[in-house]
Amino acid sequence: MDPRLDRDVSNCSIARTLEVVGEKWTILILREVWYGSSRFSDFERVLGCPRNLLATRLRMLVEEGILATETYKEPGSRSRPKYVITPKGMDLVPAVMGLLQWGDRYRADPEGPAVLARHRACGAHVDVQVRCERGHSVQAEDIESVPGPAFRMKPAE
Amino acid sequence: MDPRLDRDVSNCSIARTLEVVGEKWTILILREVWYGSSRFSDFERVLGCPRNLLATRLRMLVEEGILATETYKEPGSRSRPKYVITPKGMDLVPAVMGLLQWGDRYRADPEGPAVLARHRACGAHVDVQVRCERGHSVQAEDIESVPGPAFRMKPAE
DNA sequence: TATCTGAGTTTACTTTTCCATACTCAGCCA
DNA sequence: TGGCTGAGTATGGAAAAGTAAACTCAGATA
Repeated sequence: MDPRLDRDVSNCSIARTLEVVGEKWTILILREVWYGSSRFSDFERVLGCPRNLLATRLRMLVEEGILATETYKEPGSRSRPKYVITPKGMDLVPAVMGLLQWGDRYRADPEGPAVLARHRACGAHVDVQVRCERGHSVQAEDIESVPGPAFRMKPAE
Repeated sequence: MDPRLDRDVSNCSIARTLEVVGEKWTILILREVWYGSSRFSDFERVLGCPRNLLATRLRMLVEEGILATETYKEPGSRSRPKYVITPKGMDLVPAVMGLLQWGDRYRADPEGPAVLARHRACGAHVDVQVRCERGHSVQAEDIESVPGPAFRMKPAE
């Protein structure tokens, strides 16, 4: 990964993920889904996000298969849509927990974080860790990035 | 975490992290730092990012303590600044690896990812995992989010 | 002394995104 | 029939991002 190399960066998995969840509000919408929100009005109230953006982001998340719509019916009201997370959306949890963890460490209030993540089965605190296939815990500086099967050079100009 | 509760969301660690790294280009700049870039011209060439935004983002990352400037000197040239990652920046690795992993799974080219992460010591593939303090591997659906010490309700209007 | 280079800054313009607010629409209910 | 409610859509102005090019600045080189 020599920086002087003209790597083609168009198939980077980080950039491609950010195309889906890199817009303002998108990750915060997912946060609210994990915390239990499912209705348009829930998201609007707790996030304070403009309604048109909220509608656009929700539609995009559904198109991408990260959320799915179901219907709910309050007694005395007609059926309305709600948003639930899919397995594909669940797979974003490690990334978002990584953001949460960094914020807890460097930007939390003096008294601590606003939300704690616990293992439902044992109640212990949960965090994200980098590990290798052999089970070793890996420090960030011990990660080596090497070209993969889809590695490409920039086409000549 | 009842969605009907009017949680005060202003001290969320996810939102606070996104204030720092949630802008376009910022995470991609960090990606390039991990891959070995350190100079203004490296970032500009590989990212294709506008120079004025690149300067703004680099300045912000240095102010936040995620990058630091050092000087380098090529023989026959004067000393110039370069950007290196700090321990605070290294702590963003789990979050960014989470994004990488999701992109590898759902948005990679058919032949696979463009970059592979290996454990320098043993060469095995590296990934991010959610685990609890007791060492259990935790599935996303087994995470329970509970109010922490800085949990607050929205001030009454 | 003049020129070149890398690392920016500045400026000017276009495009996109964001935000706030108003409006619509469908069904329930009085 | 008319009002109410949740879930949107429409719109117009403000802010941010993108593009392109010129300008600066310090030291190295010719």
